[in-house]
Amino acid sequence: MKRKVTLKEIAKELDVSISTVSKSLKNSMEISEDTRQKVQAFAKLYNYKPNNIALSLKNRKTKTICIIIPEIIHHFFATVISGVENVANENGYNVIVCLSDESFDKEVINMEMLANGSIDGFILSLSKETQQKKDFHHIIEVINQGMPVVMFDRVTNDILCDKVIIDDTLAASNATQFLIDKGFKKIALITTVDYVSVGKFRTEGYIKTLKNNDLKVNEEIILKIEDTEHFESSIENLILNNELDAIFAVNEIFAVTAIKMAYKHGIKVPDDLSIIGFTDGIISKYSTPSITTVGQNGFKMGGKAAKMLIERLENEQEVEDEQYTTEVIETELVERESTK
Amino acid sequence: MKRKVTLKEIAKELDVSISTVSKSLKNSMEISEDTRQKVQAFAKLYNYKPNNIALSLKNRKTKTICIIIPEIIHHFFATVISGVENVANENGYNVIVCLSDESFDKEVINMEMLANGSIDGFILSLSKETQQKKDFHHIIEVINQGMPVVMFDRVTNDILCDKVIIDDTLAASNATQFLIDKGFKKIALITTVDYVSVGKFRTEGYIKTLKNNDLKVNEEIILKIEDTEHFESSIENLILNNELDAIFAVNEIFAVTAIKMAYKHGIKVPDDLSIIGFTDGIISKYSTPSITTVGQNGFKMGGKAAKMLIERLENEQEVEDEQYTTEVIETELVERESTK
DNA sequence: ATATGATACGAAAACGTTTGCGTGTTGAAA
DNA sequence: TTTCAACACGCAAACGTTTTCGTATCATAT
Repeated sequence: MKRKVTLKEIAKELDVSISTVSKSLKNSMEISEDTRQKVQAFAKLYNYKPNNIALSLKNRKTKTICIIIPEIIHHFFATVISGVENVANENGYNVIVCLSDESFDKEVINMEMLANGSIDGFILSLSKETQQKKDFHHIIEVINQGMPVVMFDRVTNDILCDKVIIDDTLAASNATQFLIDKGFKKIALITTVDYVSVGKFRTEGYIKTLKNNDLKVNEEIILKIEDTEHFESSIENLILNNELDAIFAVNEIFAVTAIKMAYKHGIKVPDDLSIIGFTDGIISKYSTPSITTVGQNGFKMGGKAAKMLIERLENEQEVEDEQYTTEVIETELVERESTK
Repeated sequence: MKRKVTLKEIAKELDVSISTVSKSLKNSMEISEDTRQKVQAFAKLYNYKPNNIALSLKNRKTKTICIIIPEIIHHFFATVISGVENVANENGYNVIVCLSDESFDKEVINMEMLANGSIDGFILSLSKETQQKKDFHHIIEVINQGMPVVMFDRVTNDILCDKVIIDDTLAASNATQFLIDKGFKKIALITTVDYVSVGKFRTEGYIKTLKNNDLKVNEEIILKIEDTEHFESSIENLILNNELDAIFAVNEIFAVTAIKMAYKHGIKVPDDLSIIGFTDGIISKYSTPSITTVGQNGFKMGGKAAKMLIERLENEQEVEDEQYTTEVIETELVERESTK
């Protein structure tokens, strides 16, 4: 077992100074052709690779970025990571993934743990709890220390930084309009509680679009789900107690559960009831019937976020104009079998 | 914007030496009560946090581990990450996630990039391409440099290291037996090509169990899928051309596709056809009907892998007995609606 | 007055790099 | 023979820590 070889060891072995070795490996003209060759050959033989940590310390850059997400089991977040990884790697950056598990505390701990030199910047999507508490001091602190932060999807106006989002309101609006254009009148909404920003926006888009089309907004068929574990019966009741034409659900799980509940009572999707979801994940694709949904393009979102972060990192020396931008990723309606 | 404060700055400000500051913050008895108080107060005021990179360099430990997985969009791998994160964090470790995208080259690049001091150890599951090429030099090299590696799920006998796996053969055997016990005779298998180790083992388990029960193994109803994109029609044909009692699929996607194809032709699951899958992911849970499957317990697997890695890291000074262990995580049959 | 022993602190090395600058050696020009 | 570039290399600082060891100061005991 041969441990990693260092400059010092090479220097000693070849009986030259450390700086000569370093310069030789960089092919510096300061060093004679002869010595360079010798050093390079030796380095290659012993498979010398510079120690990243030492480089990080010297350069005050780690070439590592951290993405903090609420949960990884979520297909959308997984695709975002994938997008981040992709452009990060293209630019020679590594990615640390941290999970907040929707917990404020874990979010804080993760950030504090890494904000001490371990990484160059953050990409993050707020946990539910953080959104509820509206306590963003940990993020603001990091930004104040001069570390770039890019927020995505679950963002807040209370923080000034680069952001990449979709237009949730518009996307929900489009989805609702899609149903209205099909001729449906009684369109239910299955959404989350309001403190989840995206849930709120999607609800707004739904309501706005109903109004724009002179359809009345019926609170009875707007279901706001709090408990993310036990909501089957609420959806079941929604379907049974109302003669719905269609349902717009703000995520896949709600959509597929609606299908399941309808199926259970012999209501056929899409024949008797059309359903449209949000997030083009694995469920929407493989469900029977497959689900018409709003694709958020997480891969693109992650890529964009990484790009913004890296650009800021590489241009740090330039004037600090402190001009933050918010990038909006377009969504697409993926039409499948659950609507007709 | 206040940049991070260092020991040196505190020392200068308080007109003491760097070492005095360092010792004071560690509450060393070498330093007078007075000075300690002063330094600590100052440090707190300026929110001093030691620089992790400097610590890493000094301690030759980064307290960071890397997990390399073939793809993140896969529910099973996502749960493994989750498990790794969990125990890593409990032990003060960070997790770098790398994606190989099933590519040999990306696997190599990722490992080389991080093996130079950036991390303390690897957890990894082989990419398809690596399994196919059977080229493991990059992994062996890293191990030879003294960096601990723990492999999980997709492992190989060609590498000596700690491993955590499930007993794929046994699990497949149990699943098959489960179907046989229900009284089914004509049980099809939908599996992968053989170079994917887990696919191979699951196939073996299926065949062995049929034989053990004196059922004949019919190659016609063993479908080996190569192209992971277009396999719908193969499954469709399998179902249409054979009067099957049941199907054992080695993953969720195959299972749910089988359900879809059956449904398409009016074959009812589970009434006309029972289906059992592998991996207790989001699809199995939310499919209609929900899918009976073999749970791999990715969370536990990841946790175990992280634990093994960390233990090795923390006990590095001890005798290098080079005794590697392979941990087997038990699987469980999750009975749902797709079998009866 | 001298030796002893705490006490409280600082200097410096070490981790592994990079790089500006100083310097010894050479050969050629004056 | 003297002077000066050019060449080839080494020294040392710097990044931010931790830690060993050395030492100045003072009080106490002899």
